[in-house]
Amino acid sequence: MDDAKRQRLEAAGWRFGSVKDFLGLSEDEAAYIEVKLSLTTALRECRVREGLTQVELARRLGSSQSRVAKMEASDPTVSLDLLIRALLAAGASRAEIGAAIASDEDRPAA
Amino acid sequence: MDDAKRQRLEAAGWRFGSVKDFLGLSEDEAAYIEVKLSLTTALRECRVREGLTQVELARRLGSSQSRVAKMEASDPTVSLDLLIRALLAAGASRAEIGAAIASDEDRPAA
DNA sequence: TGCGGTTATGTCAAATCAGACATAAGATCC
DNA sequence: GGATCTTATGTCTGATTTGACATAACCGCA
Repeated sequence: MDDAKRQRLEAAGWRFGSVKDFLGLSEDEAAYIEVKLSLTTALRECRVREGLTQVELARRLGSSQSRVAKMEASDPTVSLDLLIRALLAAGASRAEIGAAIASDEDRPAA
Repeated sequence: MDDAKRQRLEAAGWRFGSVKDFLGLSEDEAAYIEVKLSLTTALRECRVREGLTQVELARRLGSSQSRVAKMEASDPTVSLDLLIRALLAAGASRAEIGAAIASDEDRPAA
């Protein structure tokens, strides 16, 4: 992972372990965060496409507007569970969610 | 969702809301559980393919053998977060995880 | 049979995450 | 300017999730 990507992720509010750890296990750590970011993007796209407000989606989901906002802001306190439940509530198919996770489209230019 | 699928999911230890709820939001609820089951299957496959024991995977993941066992048993106390982190630790690619989520292969005959 | 290695199940304190609320900030209208 | 709609941010308390531990069960194999 290059510095640009690291900076981008840290800017999004993520904290990494020590620099040593950063070179160790963190291929996985980075991939995990990228998955989250991908789903974050997909969620906003899906919600807007469906013409839903955050409040409406929150109601469907049994959650609150603030939590939806945090989801779309990649807030670290939002779990993958919540993201995926939100996507389903927003009308995303399993295929769409799978594609978002698999996609590398949010990768910055190498 | 037919009774067979419901039964299958409930047998795996999942609890549903009331019957009324069951007919309401639960397309999503069911999809969510199916995603979990798909990842569960993918995890076991991936771990075995990589020749890892549950203990080894747990160490890589910074978790415990019992938790890995629960993941593979579709225990309701295991979150999607943990499943996906486990898959990454087991060497699964984002593409593989995405494919597992999108896949309908665990769907029973209609 | 007993013995390693592996996996399954039950429980619990500590950590994390959730929904809710307040409130601020933007946008768009009049 | 204000009014309204939407989204963003901060924080609190309760609920869920987690790693850890104990222990049981399973599976070859000698």
